[in-house]
Amino acid sequence: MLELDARKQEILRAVIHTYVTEAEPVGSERIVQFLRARVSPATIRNEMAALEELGVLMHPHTSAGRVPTDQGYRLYVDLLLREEQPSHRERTRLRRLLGEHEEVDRLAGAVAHALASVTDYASVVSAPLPERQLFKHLHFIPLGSTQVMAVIVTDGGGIHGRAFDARERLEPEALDRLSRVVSQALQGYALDEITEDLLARMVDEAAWQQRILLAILEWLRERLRAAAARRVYIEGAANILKQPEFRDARAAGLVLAALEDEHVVAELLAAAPERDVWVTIGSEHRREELRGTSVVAAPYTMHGHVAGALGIVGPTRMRYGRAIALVRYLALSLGEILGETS
Amino acid sequence: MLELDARKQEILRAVIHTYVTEAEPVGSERIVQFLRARVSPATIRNEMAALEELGVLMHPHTSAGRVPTDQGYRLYVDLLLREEQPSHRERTRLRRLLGEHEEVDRLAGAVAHALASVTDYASVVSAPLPERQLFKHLHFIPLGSTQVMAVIVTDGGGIHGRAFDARERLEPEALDRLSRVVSQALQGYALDEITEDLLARMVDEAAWQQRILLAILEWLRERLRAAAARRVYIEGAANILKQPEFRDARAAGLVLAALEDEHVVAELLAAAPERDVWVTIGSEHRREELRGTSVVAAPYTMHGHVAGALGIVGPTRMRYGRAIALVRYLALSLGEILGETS
DNA sequence: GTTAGCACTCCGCTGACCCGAGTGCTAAGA
DNA sequence: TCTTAGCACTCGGGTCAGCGGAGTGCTAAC
Repeated sequence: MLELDARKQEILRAVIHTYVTEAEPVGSERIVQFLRARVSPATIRNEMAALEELGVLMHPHTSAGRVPTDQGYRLYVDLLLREEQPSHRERTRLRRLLGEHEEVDRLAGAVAHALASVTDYASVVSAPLPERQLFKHLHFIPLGSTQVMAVIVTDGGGIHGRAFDARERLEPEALDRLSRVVSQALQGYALDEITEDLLARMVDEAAWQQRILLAILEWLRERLRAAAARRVYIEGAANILKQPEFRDARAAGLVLAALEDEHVVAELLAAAPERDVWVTIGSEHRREELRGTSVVAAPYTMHGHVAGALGIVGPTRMRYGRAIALVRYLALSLGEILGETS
Repeated sequence: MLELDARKQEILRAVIHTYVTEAEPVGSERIVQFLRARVSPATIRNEMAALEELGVLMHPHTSAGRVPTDQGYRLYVDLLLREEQPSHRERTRLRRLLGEHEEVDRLAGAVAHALASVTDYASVVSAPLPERQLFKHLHFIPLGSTQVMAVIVTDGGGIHGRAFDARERLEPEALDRLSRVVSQALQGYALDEITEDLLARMVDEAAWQQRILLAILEWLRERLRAAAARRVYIEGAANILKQPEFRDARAAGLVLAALEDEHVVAELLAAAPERDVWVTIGSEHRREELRGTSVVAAPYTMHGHVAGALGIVGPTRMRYGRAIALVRYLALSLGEILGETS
């Protein structure tokens, strides 16, 4: 890691702050102003030249001011940044936006919406991983003479349903009985703990309905497989078109197209769930298309287990301090809400 | 309505076709080429001047070719257009994209995705109106000692769930009994037919659980109120950034911001459900922000009732023939799928 | 009614020019 | 050794004139 003396740190911070708000290369004069420093612009210039040498600042062209490099942002984020906690008003506003929710999925959408509405960036949220949800209840609902819908309710208010064809006549009473047996047997298991063994034991007990249970087993397996392509919500994509770095619609289109791809977003949100908040800056992205953007993301938990993640996508010229605080705050809030409805 | 002789119609059609594919004002020479006409450019020029007089063509500036006006597109759509049916390959592709679906909501998302992926435009789809779905089953699932989750299953695979606090101890057996009573009583009603009267009668019969039923009644009322803000899906927003008319990201941002607003989209899709396909062109939009776009939309049905709508949003310079055929095809397909799972 | 001919208009591109911002360097001062 | 004033230098961006070309509208002849 680079070593910077106190003054260089101050200057780097000043360049970043100014550049983030003004979106234009910042010159030495501007820095003197910003820092109310007793030194002359020339001194600052010398320091900036040194910072450029170190690779944290750069020069669009000879007679322009300085601009932070991705490395500069990295240094800033890791060492220099002060978080900007959301104001009390903002917090109540956010809480209200998350206020009413019915199902878990909608809640994730609400978080995405809230996050986008208080920033000028796009937001992404992944819905809680189904396999971490606890099984509460299974109920069979007759649809036709041989068709049946299986509904699984999990804690946190998650509901999963799927229609099956049992290929044989089903009596409502038998289905009710089966519902009760299965519900009791699986109560309290996390969805990913429901293994073939467990189901096999049930199948023995309720041999008279093997076929439907096997179908459900298949369904559960499928759900786990589908977890990679889990549901993600993106909001405020139009926000990033406001940013001057995306004034060119062609470039912006590539970014938006990437964000519309669920796989890309899932990858973004799966990055480093062991940290509370993580930041990926410009060229650090694996995806070419995202190299002009930064992502600030955080995992959220449900009963102490990581269940999903949420994040902000914006230009590298981002208000990191604010983004980080916001993401952290919403991840915590979401965790609390998901926890209490269990 | 304007009367155009055959040749003028041909020329208008030629201008639109050429402009739609090339995105540049088209001159008289180009038209002669396109029509393989025996007449000279000068003749075409005279005709084009007449068409301009009639208000269906216009002139960006003196020495440019002609461009259709919104009125010109309107005439074209109403009278001159030939639908371009999707190819067999496209149809199978679309069918496959709608292939696997679990819940109704996901299906709407899949349609939006499919529609966006075969065009260069954005697509919008509204999820089936909950109040038109038929009640199938209600089940109460105990969450805690006094908490209970009510799950309503409708035909077409719709699932709605909501947690309630009954404020009194609830026995699982009592809940089961209540589930059965209510399910039987409401079986087959459309959600919007479940009135207070109907519930009131049930409340009498099952007086011992009034409180929870009243809460459910409240919930249903709420759902109907929320129908205005029904769920809409938008996909392929990045597509419209590819269009040359939105090369300026600022202008494009306004359109995207509008499309991110569920109310705006709901309004678009609620326009004229009595027609099978409807087209709104540029300045015909009520919303200022959408005056640069055209929307091609169609309602889809469920058991013969209109349940929702889907549409394409693109620049006024749109391949209307193709858009209309695609929208119609998908609306029909969706109706079929929703019908058969009942 | 059609068409050849032609003058006219106006966009968009190019290159010249200048202005201003901000730099890097040098040399003097603390 | 660090700081600073002074200054030449560089380069982007804006303005402006000039032009080439596309496409028109008009006129007059067929």
